[in-house]
Amino acid sequence: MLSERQMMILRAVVRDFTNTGVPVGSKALAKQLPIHVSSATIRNEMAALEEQGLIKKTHSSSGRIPSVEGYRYYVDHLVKPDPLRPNDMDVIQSSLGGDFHKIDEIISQSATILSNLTSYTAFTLKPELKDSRLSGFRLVPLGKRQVMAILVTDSGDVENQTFDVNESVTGDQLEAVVRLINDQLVGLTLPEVVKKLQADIPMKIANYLQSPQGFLDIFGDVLTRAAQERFYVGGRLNLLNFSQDSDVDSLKSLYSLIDKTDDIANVLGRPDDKISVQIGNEMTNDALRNFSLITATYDVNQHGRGMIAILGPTRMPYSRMLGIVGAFREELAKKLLDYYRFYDE
Amino acid sequence: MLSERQMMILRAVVRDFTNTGVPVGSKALAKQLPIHVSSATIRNEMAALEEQGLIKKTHSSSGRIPSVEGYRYYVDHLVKPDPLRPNDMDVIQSSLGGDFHKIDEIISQSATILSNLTSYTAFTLKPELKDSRLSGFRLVPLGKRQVMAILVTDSGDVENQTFDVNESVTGDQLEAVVRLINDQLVGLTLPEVVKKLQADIPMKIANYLQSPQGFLDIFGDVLTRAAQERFYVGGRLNLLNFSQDSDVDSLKSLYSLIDKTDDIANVLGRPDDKISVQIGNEMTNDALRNFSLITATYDVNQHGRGMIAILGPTRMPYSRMLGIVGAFREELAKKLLDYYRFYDE
DNA sequence: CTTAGCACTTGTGTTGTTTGAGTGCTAAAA
DNA sequence: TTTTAGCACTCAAACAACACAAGTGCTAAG
Repeated sequence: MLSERQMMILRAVVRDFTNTGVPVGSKALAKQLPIHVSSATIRNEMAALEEQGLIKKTHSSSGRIPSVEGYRYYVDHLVKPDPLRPNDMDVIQSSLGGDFHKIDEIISQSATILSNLTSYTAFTLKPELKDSRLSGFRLVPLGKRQVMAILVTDSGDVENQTFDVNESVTGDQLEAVVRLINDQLVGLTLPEVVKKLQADIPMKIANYLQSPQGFLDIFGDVLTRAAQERFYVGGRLNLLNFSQDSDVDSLKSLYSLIDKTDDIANVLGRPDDKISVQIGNEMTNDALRNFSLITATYDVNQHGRGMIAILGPTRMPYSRMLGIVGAFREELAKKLLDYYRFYDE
Repeated sequence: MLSERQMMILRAVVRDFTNTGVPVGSKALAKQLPIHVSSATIRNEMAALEEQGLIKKTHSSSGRIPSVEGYRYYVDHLVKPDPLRPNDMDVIQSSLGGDFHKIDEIISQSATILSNLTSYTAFTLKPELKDSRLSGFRLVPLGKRQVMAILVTDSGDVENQTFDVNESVTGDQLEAVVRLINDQLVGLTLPEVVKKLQADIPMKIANYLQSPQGFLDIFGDVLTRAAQERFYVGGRLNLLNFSQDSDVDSLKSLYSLIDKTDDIANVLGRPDDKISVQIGNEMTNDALRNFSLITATYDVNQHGRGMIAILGPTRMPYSRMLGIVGAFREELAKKLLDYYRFYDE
């Protein structure tokens, strides 16, 4: 249990350290704190905080920095999100103000805005209706030998891919295949489609095509892409700013992590209602040891909910960042509701 | 003019330095060279080479490293491409051996292979018929409010984009617009299409749509994407290995450069027949000061020609790299010819 | 419980020293 | 005329010695 004064000191340590990056000592605190006590008193309190594992020293006679547990306590009990700077609100309004023709444009643009505001790396995930279902499949012939496969889900996701076909395949055959897919698979959830695709569909297709494998590859490919959550990433390069002592290896694994949809989905976790903060090695992934992640959901009513997140150094100004993320989720939800209102009608 | 012996020394300096990264001194050379002379003689020759600006010292009593001019001389007169290691050839064969359904898959895969072989960053550009023309435009309705725009060129490039439309737009109207586009614009080169799109088309479209701007945006967008050369990049992260002293800023500008199609097109230059090497500040771009670029074209007969390139540190083993690039361009051309033969019938 | 005072620890920065690799130059040898 | 041995000189790198500043823990008095 912490005393009022200890909380005050812990808060000051975190704030100072996240601002300056320098371990903070007792004298500096004594000068800065609203209460009037000597540095020796602060030292005693700091020893108590260290006892509890909330702060630590970098070497035996250094000032203190917050431990992961210290950040955790700070985030859970002491921090208050900063109100947005007026300028930041302007940036959001104007960047989100334009005309968009796709949900994805708004979401991807959001990642950029968020990374600009924070100068960290940002992730956005579009609102998602759980268990989206296959609502249509097309094969559009484009020329003598090109065909585009298009897959649409009932949540409005579209995946497509062009591929080349041998001329021995006729338009009639393709049409039959499309009819087959639409008859048999439309209305199923994507995992169900995947299952059926491995089970009885290949045999049925074999009635129309001599070598169905090529087609199944394409369809399967488009399908898995559609089934996958798609994250947008903004400000990738900002990670370079925090690669202390230029540890190339950890940077590389960090970037590989970010570019693998599955991994990043894993790290971001399942959306729950609040804004949540993961600090340093609270995340199991080793590449993220010196980073913190702030995730938040946004809610667009019947259109589902999405996520936004920022990834920055553990030593980040949490109050400001929480303010930004909090405000942005609201603005994004508003914008999306506007968008749906316009196009749904 | 260089004597035989001076050439031998220059070659050895470049080879040694590209292998070890350490300035090479007279003693080491004396031991290593096939001819039998003392280190003092080497010193005299090196002084002559330095006089001509081909090698230089890092400080007044250091060994020598090649200057840009030295690399240039080496590349132009002294280097002989290494034959491919057997293992490397295996890698190429097996990575390129699979079944592909799109040209783009082969080209993009090639960038990955090339970066793996070299452990540098690789670029590939697909074979290009000059002045490709618009060969078709489609609008495919996908659901209640989604439409996909597809643009096809006669060189087989396909660009597409999904967008949302207000329900006030009817299918008939869309069809009329598509017919208009196809009547008026098919057969023109893409720059011509762009020009017409700014001139008389908007007025004509206004006959069918009340607010043509949204549509024009989409079409223009798809069009510029199609008109643009598209580079594939492999091994982006390898650039991190050569960012000496972790100069974050130059790294950032390097990565921004790589991700801008126009800029990288600019750097790679126009294809000509041979394999060409650009060294350090021979490239005007400042971010590339410590890099060298090897570019090569590959030729697939009537299907045009494309480019491959690798970007690595100025201090790269040129002979090996030239060997790899040379061999790979041939293998890629072969693979593409196979591909065309199969699908062209 | 608070504080002044003090001894102690440690990172940082400066300065000087040594070592080794390498150079240019000179004068003798080939 | 070219090559070579020898020598004085230069410089980066590694290391040691040192002072300094910032900070700590502890003790004893207020």
